[in-house]
Amino acid sequence: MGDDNRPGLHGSVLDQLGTLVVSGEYAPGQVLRIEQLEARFGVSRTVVREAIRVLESMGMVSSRRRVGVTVSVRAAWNLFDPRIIRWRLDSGERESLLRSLGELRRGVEPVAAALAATHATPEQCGELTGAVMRMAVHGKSGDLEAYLAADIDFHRTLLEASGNEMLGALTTVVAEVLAGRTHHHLMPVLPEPVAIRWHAEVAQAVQAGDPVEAERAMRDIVEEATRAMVGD
Amino acid sequence: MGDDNRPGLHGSVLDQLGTLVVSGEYAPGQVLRIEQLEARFGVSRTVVREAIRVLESMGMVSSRRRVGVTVSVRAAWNLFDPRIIRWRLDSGERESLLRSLGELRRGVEPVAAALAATHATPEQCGELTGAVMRMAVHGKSGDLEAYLAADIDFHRTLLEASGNEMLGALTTVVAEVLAGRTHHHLMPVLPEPVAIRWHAEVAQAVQAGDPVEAERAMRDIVEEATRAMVGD
DNA sequence: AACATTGGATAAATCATACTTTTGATCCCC
DNA sequence: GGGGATCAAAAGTATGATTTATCCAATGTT
Repeated sequence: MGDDNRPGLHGSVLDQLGTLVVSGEYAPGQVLRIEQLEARFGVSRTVVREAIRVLESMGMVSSRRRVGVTVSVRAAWNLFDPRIIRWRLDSGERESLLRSLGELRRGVEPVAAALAATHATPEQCGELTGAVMRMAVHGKSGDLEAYLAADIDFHRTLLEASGNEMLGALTTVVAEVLAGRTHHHLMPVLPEPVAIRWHAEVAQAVQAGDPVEAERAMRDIVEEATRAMVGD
Repeated sequence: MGDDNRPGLHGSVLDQLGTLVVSGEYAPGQVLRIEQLEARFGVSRTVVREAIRVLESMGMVSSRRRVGVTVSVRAAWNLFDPRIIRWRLDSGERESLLRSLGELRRGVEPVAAALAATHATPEQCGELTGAVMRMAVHGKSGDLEAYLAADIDFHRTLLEASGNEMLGALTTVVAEVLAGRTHHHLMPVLPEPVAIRWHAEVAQAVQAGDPVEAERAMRDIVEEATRAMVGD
């Protein structure tokens, strides 16, 4: 699966440090000294410094002379950084984060659907209907993984078809939500047939160039998803 | 203004490099060699490498042995990184980015308003109504800067009151949109009285704990804003 | 001729170390 | 007790040495 662990010591140290901070083992306000981190991870100063720099650019720590590296409060973090999202998903707050991301999705995807209705290329329309068909097939056969892949394809294509780069950049977030939902059994064993129908309606409305209908159908999808999670 | 240029060579080099990449002077696919960057900026390897690491963590470049530092295609960038947003706002694509961010806002803020209606604390309700009052005062007097400050306060408070960290993290984005709009004269000289009324309706609905009404009123606000920009 | 193997060159990655600068803390004098 | 000089700690910067991955081409094999 999406393991973008770059080879390289610094990436490994970054990953470990991020996990430690997210988990709270390194709590906000705590100061780390570079020398201590060198020892802890058994790497050179260069490597530690580069990892710290990246962490600093994500707002998770701040480095000051004569003081050391201070872990920042959560309010300062760039919560949209994909690494932070992954670290949080891998930690104890997985469930609450999925809820937050689901609410974000609820706002963003209907708008993306409306925009896609006026911006989608014929190729993208084809991808959308193709994804819906695959969802229908695998939904009936009960192959949840294949269903998930088709679902992700659908939403990725739609976000890209919105013609809005910022919405397109949320593809990874949406994919994480969908994957997290199935992998943590927050979904029925057999997908709701009505969900598939709504996806088909979105695809059709996009193809027909009807923003209002596309937005409505997409809103049905995400609100059903919200209900399903709340009801868990 | 919000100049978080950390003192330090590496931050300065990072800023220059980011600007060069965003502007297209360093185009996707182009390879940079570290030695060459040392010379260009007159700094040591250490500094260049740390800047490159941060840029890499933002997805703007990728560094590979034996080949060098390659500028990545835009699709790989973390478009939600505050630095990238600032660099793009400072570049020629300012206007198109503001449009994209406005569309994002259109999706996110109504959801935030609905959530705020069930999560806002009394203090946050007070801040909201206070911000609306300041908007009314400065809107009538024509003090656009003070009006902007109150407007930003309103939306920041609302996003925080949603109780959703991800939505709260979008405060900077919304603030940039609002500021960019006034500073680039995409707004009428005197704010629409109806806009102020809608803000008041949101504040009232939030205080009353009415998510549906809060969402509707907020939708009025952001859709009016979209219309105003499109009509420019 | 097409393909696999090997070897060398190259540039980043890592390590080690020395030097600089900032800044919190202490001490001293008034 | 307050204010300024001084000290020292820790990050910041610079640089040379060494390691490692990998592209490229030359060579050899089928």
